[in-house]
Order: sequence, then structure tokens, then C-alpha cells
Amino acid sequence: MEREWNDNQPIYRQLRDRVVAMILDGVLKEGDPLPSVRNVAAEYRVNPLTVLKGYQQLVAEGLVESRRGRGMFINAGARSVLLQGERQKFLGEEWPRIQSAIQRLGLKVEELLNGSRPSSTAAPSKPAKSDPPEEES
Amino acid sequence: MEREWNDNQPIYRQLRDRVVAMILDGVLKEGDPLPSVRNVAAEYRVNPLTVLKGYQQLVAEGLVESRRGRGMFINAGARSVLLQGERQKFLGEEWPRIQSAIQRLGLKVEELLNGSRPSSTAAPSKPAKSDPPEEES
DNA sequence: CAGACTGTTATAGTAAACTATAACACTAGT
DNA sequence: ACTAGTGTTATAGTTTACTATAACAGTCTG
Repeated sequence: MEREWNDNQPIYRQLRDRVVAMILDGVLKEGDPLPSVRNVAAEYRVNPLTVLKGYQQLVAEGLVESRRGRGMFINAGARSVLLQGERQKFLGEEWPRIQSAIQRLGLKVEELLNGSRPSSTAAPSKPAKSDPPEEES
Repeated sequence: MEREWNDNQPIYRQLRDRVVAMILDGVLKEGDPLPSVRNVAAEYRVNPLTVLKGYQQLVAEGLVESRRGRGMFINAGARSVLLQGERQKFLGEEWPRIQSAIQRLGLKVEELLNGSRPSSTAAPSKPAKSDPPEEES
């Protein structure tokens, strides 16, 4: 299991993202309880407050309900709300940047999407001008 | 021009990434001077120290040489080194996560390839199991 | 009630990122 | 030499993320 925090994102946000992924993947279904704050904290060797903060993101998004003394539970409709929201965020904010990066690196989007491994020896020796960034003296 | 720092990344790293992008795009060629620390700081309304920190990342990577009193200059071979290194980083670290996200969101290859607006009404009602994250009580 | 589990709040400390202000060091043009 | 442009360092303060430790507040089971 992933006990590491590879990214450059704060842990509490990665935690939030993992729960979101679990909901989307159907590992956590609506009505299910989230693993308890203390358990997660112990399991991932992280401060309970950090876990709580991640969870409360989800509460703020309306995906999860917190019942004191009982636990935190996934709301009805969470998955579809998520599916729509995360899609929009991905297509609107992330994908454009990803596409730029791919092009900049001389990689083919189609190859990547089709899962074919690039040989990584074919490098464009000429820059592919497309969207010249700004610069000023 | 982009004067904003949309991301969740530290500014100095975004700064570094922008310069890298400019090198890859051929906007900045080998031997060229980088825009001066003070100018960038003023232009982007950011602290000179932050700019310097971003630039020094590039020095540490061997992409840029700093000459006191003159400026900072892009090293010979910077672009090809970059092309290889950034590719590896992208394919090894970023793309796998991106792929997971795409699959999780049930996005179609065509939607991604065309800049077309997703109709957002076709949502997979059944989770696409693939790589079940861990959970424990 | 007692005990064991939930979420939550309080207090306090560390580290990283960023900021403001200022000075130092070096190069080039006049 | 003077000046204006480079990079660089020093000092110090703010904010955010994370941590440790502890206590408070509910729920449920025995």
C-alpha cells in the first residue's frame, strides 16, 4: 500500500484525493464510513490533525458527513457530484497544462493515450514553436 | 502574459518550470541570458529572493551558469539534457497518475484529443475497478 | 456507569515559502 | 571615477503545513 507522499502537494490534500479516488473507484460506497481519523493517522504515521484536515475538506465539499462519536460517512450522491466536478476540474485546469507539457517534450498524445511505450530515442532537434511564453528585459 | 501563480506549487519552482519551458520551446536559446532577477521580480511582482531561488535551481541542475555582475546564461547542451530529463520525469512520475485520473473519471480518448466540450451527461454508473486502493479498519 | 471507540478543540513548536529592506560584490559603458 | 546594470548575502517578519501532546465531547457495548 502507498504509505508515501511522493507529490509536492500537502499531505492533507493528498489524503483528500485518495478518498476521492476510492469513492470514484467504488471502493468506498455511499453510506460507508471513512476509516477513522486515528486509524489513518497511525497507519500512515501522520498527525491526526492532518488527517482531520483532509477529511474536513470533504465535509466542506458536501461529500461527507461527520457524526460526532460515530464517524464520518459518505453522503448520498457523492459519487456523481464528484464525477462531474472532478471532470470539469481536470479538463479545465489540468489537461491543458498536461497537453502543453506533452507537446513541449516532443511526445505524442495519441501514443500516450493508447498506452504504447515511446522509444524515447526520437528527440525533436528543432523546437516546436506553438505558444511562445512571454519575456521582457 | 501569465502573471499569476495558479498552481499549488511554490512560486520558485513554477518560475524554474517556466524557464525550462522557454528553453524547450526555443524561446531561450543556449548562450542567451535569462531575464534579470530584478526585472522578473518587478514584472511578476515577486520578491527578488524568490526569483533567485528559482534560478538557482537551474544552476544546480547545470542548465544555467551564473556570472556575477553579468547575468545568468543558458549552458550549451541545456536543451537536450532537459529534453531527456524532463521526459523521464514526466513518463515516470506524472503520466501514471494522469492515466489513473483519466480512467477514474471515465474520460474518452476522443474527448481529450479534440478540444471538444464533454457532454457531461454520459457518466459511467458503474465504477471501473482497476487498482483498488488500500483500506484498513 | 465504565470503557472503548468515534470526531473535535486547544496549546505550542518546527520548518518551508514568501516577503520587505538593505547592503555587498562584480562588470560594463560613459 | 562614476553610474547603472548584473548576481548575492544578511536580517527579520508573516503565513502555511505539519507535528506532538493533551484534553474535551459525543456514541455505543458491556
